[in-house]
Amino acid sequence: MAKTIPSRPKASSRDTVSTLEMVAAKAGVSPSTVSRFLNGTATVSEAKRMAIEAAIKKLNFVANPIASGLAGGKSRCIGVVTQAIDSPFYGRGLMGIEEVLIAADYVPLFVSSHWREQDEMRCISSLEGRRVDGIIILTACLPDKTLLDVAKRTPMVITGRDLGSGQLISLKFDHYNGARMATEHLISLGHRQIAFLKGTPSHPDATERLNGYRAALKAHDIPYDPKLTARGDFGEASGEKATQLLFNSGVKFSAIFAANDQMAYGAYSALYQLGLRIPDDISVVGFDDLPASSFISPPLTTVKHSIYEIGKIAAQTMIQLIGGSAPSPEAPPPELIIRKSTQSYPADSKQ
Amino acid sequence: MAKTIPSRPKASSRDTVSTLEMVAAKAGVSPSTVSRFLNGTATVSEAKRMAIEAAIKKLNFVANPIASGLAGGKSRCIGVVTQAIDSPFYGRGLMGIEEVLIAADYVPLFVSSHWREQDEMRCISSLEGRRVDGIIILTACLPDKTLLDVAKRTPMVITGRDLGSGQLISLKFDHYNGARMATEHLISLGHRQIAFLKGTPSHPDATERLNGYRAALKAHDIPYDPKLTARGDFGEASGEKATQLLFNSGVKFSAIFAANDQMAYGAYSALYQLGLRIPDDISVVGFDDLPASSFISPPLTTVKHSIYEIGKIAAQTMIQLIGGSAPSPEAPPPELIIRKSTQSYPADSKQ
DNA sequence: AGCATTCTTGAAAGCGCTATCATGTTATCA
DNA sequence: TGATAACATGATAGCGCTTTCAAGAATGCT
Repeated sequence: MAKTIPSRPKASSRDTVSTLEMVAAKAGVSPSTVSRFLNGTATVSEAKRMAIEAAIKKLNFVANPIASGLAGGKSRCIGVVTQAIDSPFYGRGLMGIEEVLIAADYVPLFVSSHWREQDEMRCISSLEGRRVDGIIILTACLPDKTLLDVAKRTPMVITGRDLGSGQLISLKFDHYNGARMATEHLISLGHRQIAFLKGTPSHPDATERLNGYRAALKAHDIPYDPKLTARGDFGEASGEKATQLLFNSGVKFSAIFAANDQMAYGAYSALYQLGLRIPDDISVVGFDDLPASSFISPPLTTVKHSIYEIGKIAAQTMIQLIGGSAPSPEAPPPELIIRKSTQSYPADSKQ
Repeated sequence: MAKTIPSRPKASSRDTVSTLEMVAAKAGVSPSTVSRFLNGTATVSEAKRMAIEAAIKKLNFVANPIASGLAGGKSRCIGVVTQAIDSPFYGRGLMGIEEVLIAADYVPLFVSSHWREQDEMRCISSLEGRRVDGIIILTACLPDKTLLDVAKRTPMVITGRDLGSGQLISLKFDHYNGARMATEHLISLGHRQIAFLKGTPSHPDATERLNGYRAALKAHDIPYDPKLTARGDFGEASGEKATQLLFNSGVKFSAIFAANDQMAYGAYSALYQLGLRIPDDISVVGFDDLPASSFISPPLTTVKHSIYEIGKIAAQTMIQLIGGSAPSPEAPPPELIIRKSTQSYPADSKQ
């Protein structure tokens, strides 16, 4: 088949796709009329409408959104930047966004920026270059000022930040209180030595979860001990390594609070290798409530903050924003899901 | 020249975004020259090149791919249809695709079609409407004929199918042999009663995995017993339910082979509730090797077929295809990863 | 009936870019 | 040195659509 590229078959290879002009010709009306009919911009006489409909059907015509976008200045397309396209957690958020957007006849454009400021900026530029009607960022890592700057030109909805003005709407989820609830759950079970597996330090969610942990400790007069914390990067492997490190360091603890479920899985693995049982020897709490978390053994106690819901809300907010209103959405509050990975301490004590 | 140019205030809200024309004006050259410089279509004198570069930097110019696409007939944009944007498995594939595409200065457009033929067709139409340069489908569910039809117009790379002609390249991964290897592993450990957790029946991957399971059985003269199989839908919950069903039905078995890791997690959960230990009482094998699989307890024995690699290969293939060559890529073979969830049977027998 | 309104409709000008064609300029060869 | 080939560049014509602008047709009013 293809071996050499012919000089310029260019767009003519596209001959299967029909254009608005062809429809107009076949229907015996002007392109303007077809356009108006398509967009409902003006009323079209019954006769012409039928002729146009017939022509569209016969030619199997589908309007080219690219061209509409160029001409009309809007593309019915929303840029969505996520940090990792393969994250099971954010994946659910994308799902929610997609659902709402599609239903409203918008198309999401997903790009991922890998927690890197530079990549995030590149993604935004590329999205703006494509003239998206708006940008949704699932947990931005760019500084506030930059974000506000971009929002001057393009409507934006961002999550995980407390910041808003004009075309920039933020949807903050409450990592702080989620982490606090998780820690308090452990404390109420009698645990005093609670290890914390931290997430990527540069990542705002990570900081807030750490703050929530510290706040709970403080509220119960338990001193915060940095030796009880270990750094991870939100991946499974880092949770495993952090847990091992903690053990090797010799500090004592009866429970582990991991800054996300994936790291909790890593802790499970490390504990398993160490011959320790969950929750008999060590209690474990995660954060996020990934789908797998209720199926591992023992089922993981964790903090659920429905990223799926948040995705839906973000998308709805964007649509309203484009529509001209200035909504102030609220993220659903985090919720503690108690399963089987936590137990009172000492084991025989009453809860 | 026109006598009166009707001032169109309209799109002027976009005044922050600069255009090629503005760059040309500032650099004191014609738009054509700027375009040529941008695309490397022709050599540009050193002096003009510098002037253009300076203007681009000063104006913070980013070319509008939409317009280029319209004008030039190609958009440097590849449509990627996946089945579920939130699948941790396919997510890794998207990651691989994205990586290669970005590096080659293409932009992926992700859409998801939820294992529904109708949605898949809608996605493809929408992608074609946007004039993507090519379409990659991660495991299509549309019939061959339809796919071939689309490929007449737009270059396509699809996975999980054995089909190819002209602009349609398929990248088949070997579910059959993967499933066969997994089953044979169990057989070699002494298991004879091996339950199989099936995936969504309409899903081609599911059928092939079932076939591999049956082939291994047959090769070892073990009769295939439908009572030992239970249907799932590739989700965790379905694996749990299927396992419970199997137990309640009263059939005996010493091992479970789940058609994917997510269902294996479900089996873990059911087994846990039943008070059965893995692998002491029941061996479990999964399929896919999700990141979490090495971290659950016990770590799951599974079949790894690197979807990440496959994503990369698919993207590379697409780039070559657009470049005019007719590659015939090969997917990496599946690999059995033996971890701790399988054990010889009876427990005391030697392996 | 006469004039002002209100539709319906087509012509034409772009959106921002690429690609063809035509025009100077400079290098190359007999 | 004159003629030919080889560049560098600009002008121009669209890609497929939307959107004024203005002209006709149909309607309303006094």
